[in-house]
Amino acid sequence: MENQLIVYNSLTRKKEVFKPMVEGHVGMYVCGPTVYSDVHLGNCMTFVAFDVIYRYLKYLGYKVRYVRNITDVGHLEGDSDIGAEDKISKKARLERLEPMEVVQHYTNGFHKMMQTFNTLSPSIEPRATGHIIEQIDMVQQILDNGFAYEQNGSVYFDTLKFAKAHKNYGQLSGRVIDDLMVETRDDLKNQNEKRHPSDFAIWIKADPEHLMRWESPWSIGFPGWHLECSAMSTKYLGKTFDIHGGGNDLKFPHHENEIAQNVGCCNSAPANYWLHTNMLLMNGKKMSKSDGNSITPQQLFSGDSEHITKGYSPMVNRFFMLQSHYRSTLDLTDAALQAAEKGYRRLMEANKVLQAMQHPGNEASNDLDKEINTLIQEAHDKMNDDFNAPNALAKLFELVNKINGLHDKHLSFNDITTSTLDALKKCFHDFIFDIFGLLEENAGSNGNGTLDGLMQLIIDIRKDARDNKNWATSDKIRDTLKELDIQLKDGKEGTSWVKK
RNA sequence: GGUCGCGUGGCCGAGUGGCUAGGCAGUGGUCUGCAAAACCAUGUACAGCGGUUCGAAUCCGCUCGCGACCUCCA
Repeated sequence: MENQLIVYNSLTRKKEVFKPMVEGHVGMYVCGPTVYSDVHLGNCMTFVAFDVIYRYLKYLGYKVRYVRNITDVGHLEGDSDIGAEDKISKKARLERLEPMEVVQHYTNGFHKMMQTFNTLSPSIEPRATGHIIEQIDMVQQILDNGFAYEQNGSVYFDTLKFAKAHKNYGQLSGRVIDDLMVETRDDLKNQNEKRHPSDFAIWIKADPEHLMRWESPWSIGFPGWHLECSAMSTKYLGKTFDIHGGGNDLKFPHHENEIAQNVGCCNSAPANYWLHTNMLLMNGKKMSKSDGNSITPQQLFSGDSEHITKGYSPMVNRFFMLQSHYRSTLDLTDAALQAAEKGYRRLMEANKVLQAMQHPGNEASNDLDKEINTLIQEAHDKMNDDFNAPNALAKLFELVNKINGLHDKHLSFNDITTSTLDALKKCFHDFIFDIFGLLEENAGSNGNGTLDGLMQLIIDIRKDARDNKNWATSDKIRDTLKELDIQLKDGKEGTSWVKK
């Protein structure tokens, strides 16, 4: 396989060779959360997927500017983009808080969860409310270019006019313009300020009781959803940049309208490559904030949910997500999580064994040596093929077999070279920690000297008991520790332990 | 109704024309005081029907089932 990076571009629906605009640099914008409620697991999956993409781009040596926004104004309740309440504003009113208190609370929670999942921070995390001026400028520019009109203090994007001037409105989401012009859903009628049903608000005049409001040339109001991403991506990445990402439920209308705004404002398409993650399912249905079919990460960690039998740690979840491709749906089930938990431990254990290995000398490059090097190469090839983490992971597991074989001595170090062993160590380290972003979370020895000392004492006592064939005592130690979620592992070179 | 996508062995999940994906579970074995852990071995899988082809899970058509989007969502 080739060494170049291939990505699937939602815009063309094809895999394409990735070529950044500026050699060695990548600009990537990913739509972040609207902070009006706790982040749910589906959101986390998307951000983990882009975290792996970000990490892999960096691993390849690109200098990446990763921008992920916080939407803290403009996102409206309900199906309409007029006559409805801003999500943040509503939450603030209901809980008698300042809107910014709501925003701060859920932003903090989001950050904490991203940290728990060990995602890297974006390079810039701009907020919609911090970019009102940029958004007003953009509205003005779109008006000046004739692709928007004002109506009673609100400003609407003129999709019909835009579609006539730019043939590709609807390209990303596969919409046909004529269909968009005909309103099909009964509950969306009577939006009489708009000229066409497909038009959307880019500036919204605030009702008197609306809490979030800013001065503008048209009214005291607030910016429409979609606009913040156009304005902030332009500000930090330029009129055109390399990668734009998000969940595929954002394709329409959000991303389609984002493109329209950027083109309508600056006459250039925002991103060369559009990457969309697929949805996390639970019980075969989309995990969704709005219809309640969702589980929070906290519930998943604690096991406090009717959908699961026990808790699963953040890294088990991350591993679970890595096992499916970012463009595929993933169905969350208890059995699948249990399988992921065991798989994760197997991988991490093998890595520990590997990193402790010393080549005894007597090196040679035999079939095993070639096999290992081929697998290492294949793992990279898989990542180069549209970030195929599950396939790369499969290659790693094939290498786990080799590692265990060497450890178990039915494969011989005499068949591999020291440089191959080193390459294998580097491969595992790079993939597990740098690319997949996994952490060692249940290490037996984790720098806790007291615990290590105590465990060593217990293991010694049990060894004495066993040497004296005092099975009652040795089994009591083993079984009691097991109840405390500490597993003893009797191996050829003595006993080790691991906390589950 | 429109647009798009999916259907892979007990479960999860890659694969897009010929070559064992992988994980988990199961089964047999090695190890063990017995276990656990670990290791080894082990699977007539590709929704159905038709077509193209020397060859189809993979391409085409139809049927059935499921899902997403169609101005709330990652």
